[in-house]
Amino acid sequence: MDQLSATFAALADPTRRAILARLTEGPATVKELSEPFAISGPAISKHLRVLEKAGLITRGREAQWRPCQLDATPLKEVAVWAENYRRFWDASYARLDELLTEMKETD
Amino acid sequence: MDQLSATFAALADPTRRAILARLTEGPATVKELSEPFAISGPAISKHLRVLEKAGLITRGREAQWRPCQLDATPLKEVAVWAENYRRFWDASYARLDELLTEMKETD
DNA sequence: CTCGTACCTAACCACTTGGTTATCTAACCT
DNA sequence: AGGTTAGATAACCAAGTGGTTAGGTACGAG
Repeated sequence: MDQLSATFAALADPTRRAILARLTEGPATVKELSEPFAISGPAISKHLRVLEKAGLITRGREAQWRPCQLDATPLKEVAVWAENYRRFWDASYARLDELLTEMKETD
Repeated sequence: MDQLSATFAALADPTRRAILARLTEGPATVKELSEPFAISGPAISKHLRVLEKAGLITRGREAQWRPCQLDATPLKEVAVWAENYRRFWDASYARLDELLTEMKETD
């Protein structure tokens, strides 16, 4: 799977987005990350593996803890991709686009 | 499923992103959209339904054609969401962030 | 009216996903 | 050495996904 698809897929889950949001406040252990959620440890482990494979987090090793840290670089690609559609969600740009199309047709 | 999750899930497929890219050039029929891909019609229909449920396209009715049109408004939410992480992928911001954390700790 | 075209639905298949419980390893603390 | 804690792995399950083929509907053309 390509990088962008993996990133989008990883972000398509509210739990994983909440984990990323938590990690903006700094590194955290698996236990800390799991506390806000009413799901089991293994479920969190799976989410973390998805995030790790998408390159959105990195994991260290400190005694019996495996601290997670945010790596937002894949999100840059997401932002760039979305920005390419800005003129299509901005109404004024959309109207300008229509106008340009008309002008091209009646040229 | 929440709007943002639905949007990310819809975008997590290269075929669907290619369809959106094609629709930036203007409306298209299902047939036209399916042409670049080596997959069956029903497969395209399923992709279009995913995009429609995510609010990324709208579909009309013209004789035997069902023209698809891009609706990029959900992408605005994606762009806004990603922008919140800008300071984490921009190295200079990251260093600034570290500095601020240090300052807070040694306060 | 009949034929071809555009598109959808239904049924099916292999694979993935998000969750579970149970079991294991590794490290720390008495 | 024994017990507790952090975490991963394995095996399982229900539901979803991306694809298929077969068959149905709706419309335009001859």
